[in-house]
Amino acid sequence: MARAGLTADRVTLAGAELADEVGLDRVTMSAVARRLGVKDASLYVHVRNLEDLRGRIALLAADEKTIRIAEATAGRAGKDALVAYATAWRKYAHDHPGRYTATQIPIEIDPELLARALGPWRAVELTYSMLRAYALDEPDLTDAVRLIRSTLHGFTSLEAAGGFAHARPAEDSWVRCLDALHALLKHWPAHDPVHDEHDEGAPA
Amino acid sequence: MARAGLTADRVTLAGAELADEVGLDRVTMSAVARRLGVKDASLYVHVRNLEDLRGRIALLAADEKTIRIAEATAGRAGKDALVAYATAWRKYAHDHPGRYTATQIPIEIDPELLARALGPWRAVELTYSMLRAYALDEPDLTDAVRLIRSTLHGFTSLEAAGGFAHARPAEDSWVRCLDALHALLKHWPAHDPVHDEHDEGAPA
DNA sequence: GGTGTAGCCTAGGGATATTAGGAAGAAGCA
DNA sequence: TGCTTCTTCCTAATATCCCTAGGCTACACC
Repeated sequence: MARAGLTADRVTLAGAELADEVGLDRVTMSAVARRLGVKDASLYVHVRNLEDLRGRIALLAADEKTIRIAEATAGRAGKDALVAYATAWRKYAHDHPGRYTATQIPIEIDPELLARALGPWRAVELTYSMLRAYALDEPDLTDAVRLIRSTLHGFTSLEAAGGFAHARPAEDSWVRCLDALHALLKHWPAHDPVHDEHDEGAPA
Repeated sequence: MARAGLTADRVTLAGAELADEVGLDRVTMSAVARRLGVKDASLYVHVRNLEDLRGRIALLAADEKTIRIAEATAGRAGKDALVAYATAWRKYAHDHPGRYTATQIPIEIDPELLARALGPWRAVELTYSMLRAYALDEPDLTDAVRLIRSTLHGFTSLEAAGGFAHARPAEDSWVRCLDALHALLKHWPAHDPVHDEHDEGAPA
């Protein structure tokens, strides 16, 4: 009987494809095995269990998304870079809804696996370097990174969940939100004196 | 044999409690039945199936979150209202992680059920009325609502997923992000003709 | 008290996750 | 080529789920 030639990566890829097609929560060991023309039990050689598989899909998605963003922002700066960054992010979520969902869910990922994965770390680094054009100092820079990532993730997530049922096309709001974020980064406010009057720079 | 006195709401509540305790994906019909001291099959009188139960949990969470936000923002305006709104949002996500997760996942909710649920609609309305203090006109108002909701959802979602492993406490970033959002709403940029490095964002 | 409805049960089919152990291909070495 | 060993994949088996069908009984209403 011919071997299927499976590896952990091929199993993960099959699971990711399945996630995009039918939704992450319908990614089962059985379904992945069927897609690979293999019995369920055979998968456990390459993947610890279903949760491990989900974690691997999440890491794969993080890697792919990071690569797409890196390519899109290469050689760009300022608002150009911001728009390219954000558009690549949103496009990845559209192109791979199942994979993207995997990145949202709090998953216990094998620490050893996580250490070898570059995606999550490089994604944050990319955000930092993209924001360097805006001349923010710490800790504002970290806060801005978190704000940007939160907004992009929140927008794509709400959009995917059908949260923008309003008449106005999500695309139009997206463009204007990027305008707004760009303006915000250019004029990042000092510590708000309304709630706290004392000096602004107080890093840890 | 005494009856358990189940209703759809009681089943939903048990599922929601379970979701907060062990995670939404471990909310099974069996587990909910066990918690209620009842056999699995008995639940199907009150709930169509597992997906229906998840949808009901999501609607319950939306309702609860909306109520919390409404209470928190009552009688406040401007930045006070924004902070109260955002803090109530984030606190609900912290207090009820499982319920909150249910609101994120794209769920096919029974349309009839959805029509009777007030949470999702009132939540958006609350955002609109909170933003009225900032004097934005359509379509900027809708875009601002979407930006705010995206950022709040994204921040709490990333925070819950452990996305802020950096040294700086998430709480500190949260406060500064609200400062930033307030500043952004006060100086919402006009439509950006073309990105020019030296243009001053003309406030509306 | 009689009757009907609904809530809860038992029984069971089908699917899934996971483990244990066996057979067969592939790879190294004589 | 023949032997050894490792890995891959399989069969078999268990436990847990989801969900349906049909029966029994508590409770409301007459």
